[in-house]
Amino acid sequence: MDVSVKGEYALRAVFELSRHGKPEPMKIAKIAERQRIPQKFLEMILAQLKQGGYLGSRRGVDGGYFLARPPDQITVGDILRQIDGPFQPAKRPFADEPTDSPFPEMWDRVERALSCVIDRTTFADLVERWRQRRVKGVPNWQI
Amino acid sequence: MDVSVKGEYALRAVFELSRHGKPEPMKIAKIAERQRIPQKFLEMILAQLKQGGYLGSRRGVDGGYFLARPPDQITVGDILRQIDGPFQPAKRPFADEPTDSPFPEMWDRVERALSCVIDRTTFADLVERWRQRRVKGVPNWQI
DNA sequence: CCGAATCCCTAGTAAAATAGTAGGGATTCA
DNA sequence: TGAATCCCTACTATTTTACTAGGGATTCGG
Repeated sequence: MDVSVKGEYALRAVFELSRHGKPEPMKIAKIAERQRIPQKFLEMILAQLKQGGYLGSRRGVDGGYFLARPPDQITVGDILRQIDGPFQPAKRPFADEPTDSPFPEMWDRVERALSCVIDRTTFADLVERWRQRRVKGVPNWQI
Repeated sequence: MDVSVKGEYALRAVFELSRHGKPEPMKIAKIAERQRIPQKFLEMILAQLKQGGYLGSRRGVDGGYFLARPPDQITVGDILRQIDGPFQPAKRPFADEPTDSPFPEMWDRVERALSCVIDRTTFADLVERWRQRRVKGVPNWQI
């Protein structure tokens, strides 16, 4: 019940592009540096996100990657599913499971609960919340 | 974002014991057969559940496993955590992540959403729902 | 006390997934 | 033309997963 490192990297890369906001593309090297992601690994991830239609790219001197749609139209769920595959909590129906098992219904509930968060959280939301926090500063309540 | 086969087996084993309901223990072999779980693998799983305090056991001729508490006091989350470990969706805080990342807060939401299902679903619930379905039968709406 | 049935314990292992790395090819543009 | 960038294929070390093997420790009826 966890997200792969690759999935995390993907989220952080898309967040970086969303925060960047401008139309001109951002270089892999820059994304890698700002989010501390191994560059060559990131290349593969971005290629996968492009293939999913979430990013576009341009080669050459002023090349780089950019969002293929506005950040309020890309959700966390989109990216996670593109990178880690569809997450059914358990393969459903399980191979030799009796047909009257009580579990498939529960897995449905789990999936819906999860979906309520990840399919409703867009990168525009994330950037906005992040900006809010920056403004307020993070209060330090220790001593 | 998925449950291991081992986790599924554990859930099915505890469900089998809950359905059984009686105080006398149930043999590994019987659980394995009724839920179609490889017996030697199941042995390890049950040992782990016992070690977590969810099951008890007795050896010898009329030995077997039994629930260590009533089924309305064991949740799906209990079993899953015992077998697959705690599921933080992502390790939090991520090693080299900037401290003002927007993700930890989102992972919290995910975890709470998940918890609402798995930590509120007891094996008594599962058995009850399963009984309901048995009684009503599964209506077949094809043609 | 014997021995059959059961749980208990340690080890090993094949296959897959994970988290990368290496090396160069194809485009773009000044 | 050449420098900068993305693009593509292949390789690999480590870890996790899903088991299997083989025997030891208890229990209990007789």
